[in-house]
Amino acid sequence: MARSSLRERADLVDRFRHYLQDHRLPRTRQRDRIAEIVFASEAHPSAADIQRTLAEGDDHVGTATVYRTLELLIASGLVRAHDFGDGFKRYEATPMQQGGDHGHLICVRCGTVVEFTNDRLERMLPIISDEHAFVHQRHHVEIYGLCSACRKHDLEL
Amino acid sequence: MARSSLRERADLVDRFRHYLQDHRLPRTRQRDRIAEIVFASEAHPSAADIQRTLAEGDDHVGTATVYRTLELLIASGLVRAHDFGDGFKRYEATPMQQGGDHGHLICVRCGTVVEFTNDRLERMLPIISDEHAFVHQRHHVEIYGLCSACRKHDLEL
DNA sequence: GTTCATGCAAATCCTTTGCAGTTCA
DNA sequence: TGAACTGCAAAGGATTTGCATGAAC
Repeated sequence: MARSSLRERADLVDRFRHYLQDHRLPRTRQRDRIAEIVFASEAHPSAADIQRTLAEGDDHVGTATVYRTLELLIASGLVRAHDFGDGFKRYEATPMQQGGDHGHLICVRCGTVVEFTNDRLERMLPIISDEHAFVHQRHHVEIYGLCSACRKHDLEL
Repeated sequence: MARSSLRERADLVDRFRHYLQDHRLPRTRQRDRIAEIVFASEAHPSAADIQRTLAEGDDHVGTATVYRTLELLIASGLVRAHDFGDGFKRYEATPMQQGGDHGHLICVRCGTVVEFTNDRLERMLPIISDEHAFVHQRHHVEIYGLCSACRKHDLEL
């Protein structure tokens, strides 16, 4: 989805640096790397995935640091966490642009996660919040079902 | 929400008993009690909540049994699990009636969870699934924001 | 030089599993 | 009676915390 260009990613990493600066927090190699990985990923990496990706680049970062940095990224509003029921959290860049927000289609058989956007849906949820006297901040929409590959597989049985 | 009548609850417990019977699984005191609690609860109890409720009724049930029974309830389709980001799961009776499915409004400040129903939304999600070649099975819609009480509190600061 | 971050290991929290004893059909 | 359950305690997996050391500003 929201195929992020190199430029967009660099912009996000930059925003994170500004966030750190604004909060008088040091910029470190680890923070930069973790932000880069999350912003560059098309998948929805878990903390362990991020650590593994770092390790593959010969960059060892402690588990605690990964979690602490993800906390910062979330606090900055640049990243959000999801739970697709795997028993651990997955992270992704917060969709920013107009109509950039998206939901997730999760295959209950193979676990594939596909993103989708739907403007009508996105416009609807703040209105629903309003109707219930809630101040809308953000939302998660997850649809569980079978992806086309797994459906085919099913039909063959 | 979906204010369940005594009758409806009894019916659900009954369906669970039938599920057990159909699968040649024994009906036990623990299974009955846990089902009753989940079906009777208006809140979205966690495993620990359920165990606590049992304990308050002078009925001790082991943690493993609570989890194992919840697994059965989910397998039966009568109960579903949610993760509102508290670090543990919450359970609720699966909405069954027409238009009975609902989303959740979660207050990010006080944690209150309010349910809402919206037919248009419910009709929309299977269509979206279709458009992406997914076979829709179920969905979760969660809106995070501020409830009216917490918003008031905020305005006073 | 402070202040804050890092990494490790220990701790914590939720959930699952193994096993001896017990209940259900 | 046999199959399945229950409870306890131990194990597991993800995430958090404490603390000594090290990097950032």
